[in-house]
Amino acid sequence: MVMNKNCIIRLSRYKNALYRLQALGFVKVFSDNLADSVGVTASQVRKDFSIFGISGNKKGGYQIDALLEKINSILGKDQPQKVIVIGAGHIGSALMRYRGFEKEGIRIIAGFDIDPAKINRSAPVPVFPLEETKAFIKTNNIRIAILAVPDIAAQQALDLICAAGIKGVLNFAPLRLHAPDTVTINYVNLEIELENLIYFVSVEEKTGKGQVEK
Amino acid sequence: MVMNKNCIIRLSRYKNALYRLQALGFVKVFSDNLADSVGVTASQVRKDFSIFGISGNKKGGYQIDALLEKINSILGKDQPQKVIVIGAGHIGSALMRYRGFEKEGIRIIAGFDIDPAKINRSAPVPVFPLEETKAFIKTNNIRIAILAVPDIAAQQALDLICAAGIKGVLNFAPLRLHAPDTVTINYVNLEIELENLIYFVSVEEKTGKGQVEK
DNA sequence: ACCATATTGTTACTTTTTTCACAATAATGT
DNA sequence: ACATTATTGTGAAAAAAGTAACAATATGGT
Ligand SMILES: NC(=O)c1ccc[n+]([C@@H]2O[C@H](COP(=O)([O-])OP(=O)(O)OC[C@H]3O[C@@H](n4cnc5c(N)ncnc54)[C@H](O)[C@@H]3O)[C@@H](O)[C@H]2O)c1
Ligand SMILES: NC(=O)c1ccc[n+]([C@@H]2O[C@H](COP(=O)([O-])OP(=O)(O)OC[C@H]3O[C@@H](n4cnc5c(N)ncnc54)[C@H](O)[C@@H]3O)[C@@H](O)[C@H]2O)c1
Repeated sequence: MVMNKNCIIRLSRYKNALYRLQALGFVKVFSDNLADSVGVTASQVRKDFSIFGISGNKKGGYQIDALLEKINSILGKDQPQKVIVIGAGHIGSALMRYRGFEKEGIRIIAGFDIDPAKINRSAPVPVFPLEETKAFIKTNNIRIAILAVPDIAAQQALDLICAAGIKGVLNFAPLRLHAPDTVTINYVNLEIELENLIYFVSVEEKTGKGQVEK
Repeated sequence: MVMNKNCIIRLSRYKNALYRLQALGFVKVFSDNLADSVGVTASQVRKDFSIFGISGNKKGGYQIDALLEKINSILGKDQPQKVIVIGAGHIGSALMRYRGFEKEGIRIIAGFDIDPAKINRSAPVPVFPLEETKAFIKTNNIRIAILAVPDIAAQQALDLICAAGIKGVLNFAPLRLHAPDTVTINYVNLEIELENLIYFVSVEEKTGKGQVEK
């Protein structure tokens, strides 16, 4: 089984597309339908499925229900996942107020901040003082955290939550962090996303027209 | 010259690392220093540079100043870029209040919203009614927009700004959008980022230990 | 019950991306 | 001035990712 990170991302996309198709009343789906809705080739879909041991029916395609169940199980979405946010500033509180994660079985259950003014134990998603982070992670057996603190505080905050048992981190601070390699860090770097856009737009402008290799 | 999207992202990372090194007082840098700070191989650094025609000095490495100038010029950062935000909700306003883009020469100069309650013409980053979007884009010659509206509104909003002349879009709505292929769309999908994390954390948990292929 | 057809699953192939490896060469020390 | 050494720049090799092709086979029509 030769799997790479992109496979997992595509699996998420397949899942989303399948929910949409299901909502439209479809019961089964073929690799090329799915390919179309996700924007990949049908081969890619079948290859991905084969990598994860997902199989359909010759000529019959895939049963959407069963497929979703399998994908969800692969993605570890059998039970809802509890997530915490470190840093209840702009980004942190936008995330805590966002209701869209629930439908994905992702529940942000608390925030933590060093600034006393941000503490609010009775908000829908409560915000606690940073000192309580470790105990909270251990008590509630949290594995996943979102890091939304200023750059300078990021490594220190990461060390703290790793020591407390966090295994996966979504980091918004625009710098590379270091953690034990049992901890997975995903980076969201909006500066770089925008820069990237600027590059492609400027190139297109300079070269007169058309699609740069992406 | 065989260039791909990852090269550009790495170029941004090199740039950030170079600023850090510069701030620490370094004047020149070798491919392996840079590789270390970015987390790639030294070969990769040199190959990337070679692709963009960036050259250093045998045995002497690269002059940080000159290197930054070249990279910035490639990335189209010679002059500051004006960006607008469509949708002044949670994410949209977090972005409008963020001061970190300035140092990258990225200026968010306005927001637009369909909800009259969100309009505020006198805020540091003013928020205007959606109807004014087209005129604003044309008048100010804006190329880049951030899309931070609810999923259902995203395609419609995209159509509007594309018609007005936008060439690059950073989209936060968790769905695939369609635009003329002169328009570049980058996706920030936080649901998928979190799901990805959940996958790697669950796998690691199941298999006892260690590093899944990423 | 059989045939024609559509669609999967997988292997082989192609393309893309990364790494290796080393000749060329500029800097440094003697 | 010359030898030594460190580091670049790049073409070749390897690895990874994606695509195509097709044999196997279930389905539906007759
Ligand atoms: N807001 C954006 O649009 C945006 C865009 C790109 C990147 N980012 C990055 O995201 C991160 C957060 O940005 P933001 O705009 O939300 O910042 P912010 O200043 O609004 O919020 C940061 C919060 O972290 C808290 N904090 C500081 N040190 C802490 C610590 N050690 N432990 C816990 N909490 C701590 C602060 O009290 C504050 O509430 C930053 O690294 C920033 O560079 C933000
Ligand atoms: N907030 C988050 O943490 C988060 C996380 C992941 C994804 N997202 C995605 O980002 C997008 C924005 O999320 P949010 O939390 O900021 O939502 P929000 O509801 O807080 O803000 C959306 C804003 O868009 C405005 N709007 C609606 N239709 C519009 C239109 N046609 N034109 C202009 N403005 C319009 C609304 O008035 C509102 O102010 C959504 O697609 C959401 O799925 C948000």
